[in-house]
Amino acid sequence: PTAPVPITCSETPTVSQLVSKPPAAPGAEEDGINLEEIREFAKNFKIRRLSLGLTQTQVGQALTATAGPAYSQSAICRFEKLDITPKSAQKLKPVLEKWLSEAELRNREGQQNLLEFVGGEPSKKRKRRTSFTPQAIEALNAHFEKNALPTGPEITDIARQLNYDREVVRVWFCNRRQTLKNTSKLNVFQLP
Amino acid sequence: PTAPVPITCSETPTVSQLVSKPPAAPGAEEDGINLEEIREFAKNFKIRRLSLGLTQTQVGQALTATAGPAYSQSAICRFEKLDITPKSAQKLKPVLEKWLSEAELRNREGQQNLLEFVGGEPSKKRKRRTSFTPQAIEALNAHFEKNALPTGPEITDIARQLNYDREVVRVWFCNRRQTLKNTSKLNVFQLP
DNA sequence: AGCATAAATAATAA
DNA sequence: TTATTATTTATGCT
Repeated sequence: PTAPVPITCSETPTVSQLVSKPPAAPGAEEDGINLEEIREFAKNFKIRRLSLGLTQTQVGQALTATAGPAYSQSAICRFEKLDITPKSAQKLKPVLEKWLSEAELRNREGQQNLLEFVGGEPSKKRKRRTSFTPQAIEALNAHFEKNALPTGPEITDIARQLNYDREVVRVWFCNRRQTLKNTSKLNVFQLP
Repeated sequence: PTAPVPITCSETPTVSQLVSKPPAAPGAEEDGINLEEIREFAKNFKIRRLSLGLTQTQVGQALTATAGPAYSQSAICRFEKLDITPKSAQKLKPVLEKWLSEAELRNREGQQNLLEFVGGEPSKKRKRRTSFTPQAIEALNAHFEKNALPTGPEITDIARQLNYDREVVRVWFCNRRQTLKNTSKLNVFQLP
């Protein structure tokens, strides 16, 4: 057995560095690790993750919950970009593979199932990009549910209650109706 | 003439009806448009776009360059989320379909081919993460405390003072506001 | 080893 | 649509 042949003086090269090397041999191996295979998997992993509509953060948290060690968002990010050593990649690959397959299975059984598996809050509403406070939005939505088409005086009243400009509130109702109208028929599969 | 409806955004009053309407049937049609088909396509479009590694912005710009009218990032976003009217969706669908197929074809011929087709700069690298000096951060925070929402000229001025790129300073303020929002449960600065 | 946060991308108020 | 916010990704760092 000869020496492991360090490529650089002090740093272990990452997978992406090794793969992108000019020779780029399809069957390139490093320490008996099939780099091409890992590269392929990483690429696929990302697409499959996105197909499920999952973020790196979600994957990391879910893995931390199920598998033993902790996985940060950074760790998932680095794997996808192959910004890790072959050894680390080799270790992480089966873990991700297994988890993702399971996630896909759950997804086929229903989206609610996937969310449960991932462990996110079931109905965590996306926070609105807004100059409105969360409290204000809650109030606005409550008003909207009661009446999507408030009259002029009603709008004035709501605006005063919430301490917002009347025009701002009026536009909010316009946008709210617009969104509802456009999405109510078409969009059924949207995650909350 | 009753029911004044003083507040309109040039919208038909069918909104309130839509609110109470039950979910669309699988074969639902609106104005002769197959809604289910559009829904399916939109979902697929997103996955296919991501598989090609393209952003909404890239698609919009590329479409603007090839097809006639202009397509903004927002437009693509709205299509994917189906936050548009059935009529608009029906109009946009074939355009996207055609373009995406072409893009996929180019991609199979080689990634360089795709990038060329998309028309973006061949190798737009991510900007290197900026490190602010402690002095700069102190100064930025001082500015932020006085005014969390500097105007364009103000940003330019601050950037010049501190000798940083204007864009970098602009983004710093964005992120700073973000952090503050996340940190303080109470929304401190409510924007008018 | 991962946190903090800069940069990039997606969503949305106007 | 546009300009900006909300969210996600990527990376400098100790």
